[in-house]
Amino acid sequence: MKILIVEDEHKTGDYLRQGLSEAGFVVDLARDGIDGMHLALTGEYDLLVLDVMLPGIDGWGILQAVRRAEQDIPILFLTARDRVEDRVQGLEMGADDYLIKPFAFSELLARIRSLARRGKSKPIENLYIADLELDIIKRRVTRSGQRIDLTAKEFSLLELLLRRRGEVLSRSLIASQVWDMNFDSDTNVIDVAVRRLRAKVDEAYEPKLIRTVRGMGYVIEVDEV
Amino acid sequence: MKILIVEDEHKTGDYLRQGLSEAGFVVDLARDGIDGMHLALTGEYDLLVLDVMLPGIDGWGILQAVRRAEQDIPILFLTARDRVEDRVQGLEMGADDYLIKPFAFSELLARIRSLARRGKSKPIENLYIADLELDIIKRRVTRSGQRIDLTAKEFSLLELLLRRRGEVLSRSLIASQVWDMNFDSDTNVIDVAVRRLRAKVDEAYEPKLIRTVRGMGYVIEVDEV
DNA sequence: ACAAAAATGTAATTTTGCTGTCATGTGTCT
DNA sequence: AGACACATGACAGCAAAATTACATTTTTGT
Repeated sequence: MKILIVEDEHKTGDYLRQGLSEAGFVVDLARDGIDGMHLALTGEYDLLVLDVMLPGIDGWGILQAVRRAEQDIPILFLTARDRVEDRVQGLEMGADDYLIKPFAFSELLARIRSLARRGKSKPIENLYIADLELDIIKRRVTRSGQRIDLTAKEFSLLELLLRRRGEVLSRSLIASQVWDMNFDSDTNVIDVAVRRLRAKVDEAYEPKLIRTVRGMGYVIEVDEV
Repeated sequence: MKILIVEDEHKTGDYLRQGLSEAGFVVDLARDGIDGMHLALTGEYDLLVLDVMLPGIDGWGILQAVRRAEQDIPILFLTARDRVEDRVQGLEMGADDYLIKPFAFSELLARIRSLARRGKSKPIENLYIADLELDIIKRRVTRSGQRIDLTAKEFSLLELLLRRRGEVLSRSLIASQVWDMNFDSDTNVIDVAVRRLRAKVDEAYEPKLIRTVRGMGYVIEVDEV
């Protein structure tokens, strides 16, 4: 399994290369768009991880070049948080997945494995439960039609809960997916984050969706006692 | 389900081997990193439990060797509280898991079961008897379709009984699996716990499923007298 | 580049409800 | 009957989670 990363930010690039190597992948790293595109077009890679913002040719450019060369290789985009249009456009042009910076490494790994396994074309659908809806691409949340503004952490916490709705998620799992924390540090960030999320998503509505399972963790579900 | 433990500390190693055997796993135990790595690479195991500190090759070394051999077997690390933080960048942590020593045996068991599930991606593992159903992943119990809320202890007690349905389980076995104690006889926690579980699971239903075997322990079974 | 504002993390305090202990009741065996 | 094993209910201690306030970091707007 050979992966090409195109990322100009040194810190992120090195971090990715090292992490993915340790995870058992063969990794090449290009620091700018032109190198990146040339390497990508050699056709040696099983997967591309592209930053959108690049010197030379940007992520889309590489994507177009690769697709024009009729290569069917899966592509994962790294994009900045605010630029919604980028994501929409990127996906329309044939990216297979995207991640918003900053991201938890474990999340990246999970997406990469999933792409590697299933190949491309993972349909990205919206998540919902009861009258709560979450538009992944636009990063928008509504409950009974009303728009709710969530911060980055709140959003990815909710996203995780929803992706695994009905499952009780332990704090350590949540910590590893939403924060990039390794070991059980004695912090209560998660409790506080859940509190904040509840205030926005549950407080003014019925039924309550986020449930605490004492000693276990949190679930999102419709409680059908 | 075959597990390899690599642990040089004799006490911990034996404790793990015995506990996991009692829990119904097939267990091998290696006392140093070199033996451990060789055994691990035979590919016979479904899960590894590795101490990080080992004579010969340490836990990380074994991890790398295994990953280089392209084996996708889940790994659970045991680590001491003080060292760690710097050494581990949390890479791979999304895929695998860790525990900090000293740990509760029941905690270990829970992690192992969760890892085993992920590794195999096998269909949903539900336990049931008569009209009583227990969904491990969702941590949800129903009897004749009705949802029953159980506390942590109640849940793991019921889980144990169900995994061994039809077997009479002694108090000391129950104590070692559900509580992390060496059974000192002048406590009746288990009796009380069974009582509470019965109140929720048996009291309002027929037939009664949890049976007391005087002088022996408890069983869960459909009584065919 | 700076200050203001928002997001996020930390810490202290209150609330909640699980869980172990104990006292007592009930059935069972010799 | 007496001894024993288990059942049951009450209760208090305590750990987990909720909540609040505050500190710190990050983002935003000028």
